[in-house]
Amino acid sequence: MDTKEIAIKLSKKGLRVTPQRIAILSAIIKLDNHPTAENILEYINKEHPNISLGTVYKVLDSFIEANLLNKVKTESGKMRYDPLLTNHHHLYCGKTHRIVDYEDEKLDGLLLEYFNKKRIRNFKIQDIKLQITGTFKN
Amino acid sequence: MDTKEIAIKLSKKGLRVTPQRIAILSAIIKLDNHPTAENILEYINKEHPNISLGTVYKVLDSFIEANLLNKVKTESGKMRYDPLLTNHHHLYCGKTHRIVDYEDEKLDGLLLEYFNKKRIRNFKIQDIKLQITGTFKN
DNA sequence: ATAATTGCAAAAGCTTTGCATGGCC
DNA sequence: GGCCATGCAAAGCTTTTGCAATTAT
Repeated sequence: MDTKEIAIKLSKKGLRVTPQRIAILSAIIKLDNHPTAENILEYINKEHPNISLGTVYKVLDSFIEANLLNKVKTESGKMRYDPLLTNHHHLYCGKTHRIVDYEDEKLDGLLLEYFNKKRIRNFKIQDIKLQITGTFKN
Repeated sequence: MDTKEIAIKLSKKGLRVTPQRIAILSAIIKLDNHPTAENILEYINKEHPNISLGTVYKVLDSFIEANLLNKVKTESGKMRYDPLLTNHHHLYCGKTHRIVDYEDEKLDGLLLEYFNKKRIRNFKIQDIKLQITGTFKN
C-alpha cells in the first residue's frame, strides 16, 4: 500500500494527513506483526528520525478513535496494534510472542449457533474472541 | 474457607504460611471478583493496615508461580487475579468491567472436536480461551 | 539457625498529558 | 487564518526491585 492510498484512508476517516500519520499507518501495515508503539517508532525512525514516541501514541489513539486500528492486550501488559478490521481471532505463540491473525468464518458460525441455543443467564453477548495459545512449529 | 484451610492450601504448595499470604488468598477468594492488586490491598487493609502494596505484588507472584492463581489481562492494562484453576472462559461486562467466570464443558468439547478436524497450519494448540464481551442485564 | 518473607522506598516500564511551536485545510 | 497535530519534557500509573529487618520452618 503506497503513500497515496494511505493518505486517502486517513482522509476518508476525517483525519488530517500528516507525514507522521502516513509513516505510522504504513509501518503497522508493513510490519504485519501487531507491533508495539516502540516497534513502530524503531521502524519509522530509519526514515523519520525526528518523530517522537509521544506522537506515536497520540497518532495511535486517533487511529483507534477513527476505527483504523484495534488494541491487542498481551501477557506482558504492553499494548499492540492490529490493523485487521474484519472479525478475527488470535494465535499467541508462547515461545516467540508472535501474534498471528486467525480468520475462520465456519468457527464463527459454529459459535454463533451454539450461543443462540445456549444462552448465558443475564448476559447479552456482543462479541466473542478466541485467544489460542500454543507454538508455531517451524 | 477459613484460615486453617487456607494455611493448608499454602503448605501443600510448598509455600510458607504467613499472615500476609493468608490474608491475601482469603481476600481473593472472598471477593470473587477477579480483583486487582489494589483491590486486594484495600480489602485486607481493614484488618491488616500494615501490609504494603509491594508485598501484595510479591505474594501474588508467588501464588502464580505455585499455580494457586492465574493472571487475567484487561482492557485497561491492569492485571487482575483469578483463583479458579479449572478450565474456564470469561465474560467481560463492557459497562461495569465486571469479569465473570464461564465454565462450559460442552463448549470445550465442541472446540476440541473442531480443532481436531481443522488443524491450523504449523501451529500446535495448547489452550483456547474465549473472551466473551457484552453486558449483564440486571 | 538459616533461609525466605516483609516493608519501605526507590526505580522501572509503558503510556498520557501540557504547552509552545509548527503544519494542514 | 484558524485549528489541529507535533515535539519535547514532565508526570502518572502500575508493577518491580533492593535491602535491611523480621519471621517461618
